[in-house]
Amino acid sequence: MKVGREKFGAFIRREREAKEIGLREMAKKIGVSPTYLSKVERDEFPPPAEDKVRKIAAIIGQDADELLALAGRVASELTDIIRERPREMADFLRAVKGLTAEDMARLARQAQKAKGK
Amino acid sequence: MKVGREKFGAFIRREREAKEIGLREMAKKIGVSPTYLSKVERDEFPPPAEDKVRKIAAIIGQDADELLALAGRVASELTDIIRERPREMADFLRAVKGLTAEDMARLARQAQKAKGK
DNA sequence: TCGTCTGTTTAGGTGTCACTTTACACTCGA
DNA sequence: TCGAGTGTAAAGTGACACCTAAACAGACGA
Repeated sequence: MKVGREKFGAFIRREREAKEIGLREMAKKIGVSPTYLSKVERDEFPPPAEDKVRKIAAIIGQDADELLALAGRVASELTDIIRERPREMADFLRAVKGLTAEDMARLARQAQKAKGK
Repeated sequence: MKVGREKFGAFIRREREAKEIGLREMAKKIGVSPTYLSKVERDEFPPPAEDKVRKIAAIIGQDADELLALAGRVASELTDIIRERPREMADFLRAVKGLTAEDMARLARQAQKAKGK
């Protein structure tokens, strides 16, 4: 079940075309071959590695974390954070799982505050 | 730089021996060959796949998230949670990064409370 | 000294990921 | 009609994840 995955390619193709960037040009900026990008955009190949996804995000003006999620990945920076304190972070994420966006934003603000002092 | 990794094998060997479980017995319970487990325990092979790590954790009585971290991994369940709301979760984790254990515990409690209502 | 434990060495093996190269087919303006 | 641009098809590659089977060496009790 890779529903999220299936749409990554279609999404970036749409955004690329909206920005009127050629496939070869985009491929060059990302640092991959045009052939490969073509397959990725038609979801024949899975999304590329994290660094490539980040470059794509920058080019099409999307949030990197969001695009990584669409690619079925999580920023390695975030998994690093979790690995530093696995138990607390795991508890936390499970607790947070069902919350609304507002509740989460509130918690993030509290975290910022706790940090600031 | 796989410092965390290097110690996974040594750690589970120590715990296994403390519990007086033979290598072959352990291997059987986990569902791998004794050969493989031997190499893993001497850190000649990287830690096994997530499900195997979980079984090891259960056998030696360790927290699965902690052992997964030692194995250089994060529970796929947790990355799933992040992928559902990447922006909020990313903001949050970055905000939480520098906090003390107490601050984090406090936030987790608040999350629980927000959820409960 | 034989059988049976223990862990270890050697020597693979398969599958997946993340790509590349080469060659091709189409369209369109000059 | 040509050449310069678009995207695409087919095949292959190198590295790594994740493991296995067969054989062996040493200790230990009967």
